[in-house]
Amino acid sequence: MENVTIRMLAERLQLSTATISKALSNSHEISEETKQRVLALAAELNYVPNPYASSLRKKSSHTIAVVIPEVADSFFAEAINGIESVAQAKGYHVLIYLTHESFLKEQAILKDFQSGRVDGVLISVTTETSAAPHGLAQLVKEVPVVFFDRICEEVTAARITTDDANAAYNATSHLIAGGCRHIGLLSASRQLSISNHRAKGFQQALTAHQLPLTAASVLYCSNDPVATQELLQTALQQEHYDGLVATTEKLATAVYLACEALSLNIPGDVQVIGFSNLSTARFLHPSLTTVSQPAFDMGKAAATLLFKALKSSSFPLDEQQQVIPSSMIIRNSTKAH
Amino acid sequence: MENVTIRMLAERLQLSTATISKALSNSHEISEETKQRVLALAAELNYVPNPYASSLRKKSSHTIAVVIPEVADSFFAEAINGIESVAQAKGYHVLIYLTHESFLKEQAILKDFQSGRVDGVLISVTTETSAAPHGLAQLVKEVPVVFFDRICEEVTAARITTDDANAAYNATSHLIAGGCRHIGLLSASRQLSISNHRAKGFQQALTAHQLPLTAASVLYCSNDPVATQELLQTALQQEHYDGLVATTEKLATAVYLACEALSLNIPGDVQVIGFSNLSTARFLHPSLTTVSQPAFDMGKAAATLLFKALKSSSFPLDEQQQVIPSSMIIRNSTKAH
DNA sequence: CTGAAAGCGCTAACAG
DNA sequence: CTGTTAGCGCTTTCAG
Repeated sequence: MENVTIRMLAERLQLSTATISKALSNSHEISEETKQRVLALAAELNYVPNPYASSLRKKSSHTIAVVIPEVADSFFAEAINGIESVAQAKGYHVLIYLTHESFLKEQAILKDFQSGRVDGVLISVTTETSAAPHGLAQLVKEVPVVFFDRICEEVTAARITTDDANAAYNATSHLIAGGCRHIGLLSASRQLSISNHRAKGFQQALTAHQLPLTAASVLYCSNDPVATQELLQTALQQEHYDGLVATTEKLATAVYLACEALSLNIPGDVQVIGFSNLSTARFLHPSLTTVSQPAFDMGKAAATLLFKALKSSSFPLDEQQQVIPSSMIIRNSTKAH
Repeated sequence: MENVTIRMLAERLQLSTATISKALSNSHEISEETKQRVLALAAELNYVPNPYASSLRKKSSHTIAVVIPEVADSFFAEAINGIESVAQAKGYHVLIYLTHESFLKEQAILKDFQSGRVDGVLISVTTETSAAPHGLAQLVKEVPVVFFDRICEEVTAARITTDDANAAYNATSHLIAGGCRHIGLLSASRQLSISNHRAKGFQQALTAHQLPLTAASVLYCSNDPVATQELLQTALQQEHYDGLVATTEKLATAVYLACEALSLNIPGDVQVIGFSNLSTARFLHPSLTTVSQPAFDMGKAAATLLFKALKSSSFPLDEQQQVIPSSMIIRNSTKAH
């Protein structure tokens, strides 16, 4: 059995393909009666429209792309959930692209989007993505783009973020309130704006409390877990931190591992607070105090913005900025209350 | 600046579109010189081919679909990683569809695939998917499908699974070796083959060790966390289980929550083993003994199989079955060694 | 209310 | 080695 096309329906019903097409899209120029006949036959023959023919003609694909560094991370997984919930409601399809923190991969992926493959893009950039990413600036001119979480400040585009600087300030202050005097910040990137905001909040908290900022205050960790582990363990031994702010989920668990290896007690020897959406945070040993980002809502907000732009081309997508607050959940890896 | 098409290149170079097309696909019938000229101009004008025109013509989209119940689950997240790694290597695009355990959504999604939107499908069915899913049987005839993890036994198609019955047998035996005599199995579905296999392995372990199988031995939990929590807590109070096998990741953490609420000690009061790929399992309190599935490898294997079928239509995809073993990682939520 | 015709951008015979 | 032609399946003027 061959694939049913609009033409087959037309022949069977002795109508033109134009009429069928209009009937299927419920056009007002078609009589109720013909619509019924068309719909009935379409159902009977199990007609499924060819999306590529339609996309080619209409120059729109009903498809959006989500570009993220990683799926096995509760923030991104939840964000996808948020995105997907609105995409599914609108009948859109979702292409997922993983960059694995590689700027080159990101570039290649973005370049492809100039083809019209997708109607819009939601992206959270890699830790390597530099300040002046030519590809991104270009892309934004050609297709609606919304950045979420990991934005690119140099590019003018819609942004959904959390209150990173604030959150880091509060996290750090929380450690200080718990008695920490030698705190380290674990950062995942030197260039990511989000990382820099967190570092800034961290620094401000230190100075606000008359604590010194040294060369050892900020630790830049790579994307490689083994290297990170080494870095962490040597730093932990040399510096004798009494508090640590982990700015990513992976780094938070890396700290647990390092402390286990060095027989350091949390929170006795080191207090730990992590930016994380781990559902298991409360069951960890000790339970992890977290800055938890509204991942689902951020995804949802980003997608909602994108669909607004897709609906009306006059919507000033570029100017949209939303900051969705994160919340600190105090548990047993820190001492203050 | 309009989108660059093959025809523009043709006009600029005084060649036919056919020649351009062939040159771009590096056809042997085109001279090196023309190829160079074409490639040069294409690069200069930043030509990006329109995928939908190509798909329409070639009747293949270089796109595959992944249909899963959920992303915020480490098994599925890792599986996506595995799938994506091979898709990216082959230059394929990956559409993700979430069913949220709804059979109706699954049906709607699968129906769309009859349109030729994707060249192949990787699927892990919902807990609701019944034994005789008309849509699936139909789909398998029209487009290459590989089931992974949650397969549908009634449908003849390629399958990637783990050794579920065995794993459950071993998990249960492990609890028995640790002194458990009243063990409960937490199941997520009555119809899922994977659930039934796990239940079977569980039962066999019980009878092999002369332990009775009662009505309370298997607990069917819904997809709703609140309801599950209630069910669990009342069962835990009424039955006084001394051991629990959680057959999904969500159920494993649900047990931790329930025990916390009831002030039950793990493993003192109840020993717990969970089917889970949680990277934080070792940091939980107590650390969780797991049956850990080769999620990444299963995704990779499934994708690899699919691409073999896409490459050669004579490849007998239907007959492919792979069972990738899981491993039990003994930690402190159980007593045996 | 329905139909004829053109064409989206690309590819694949088939000629030359 | 290059070009001509036809057409993938659908949508959209524009006529009637």
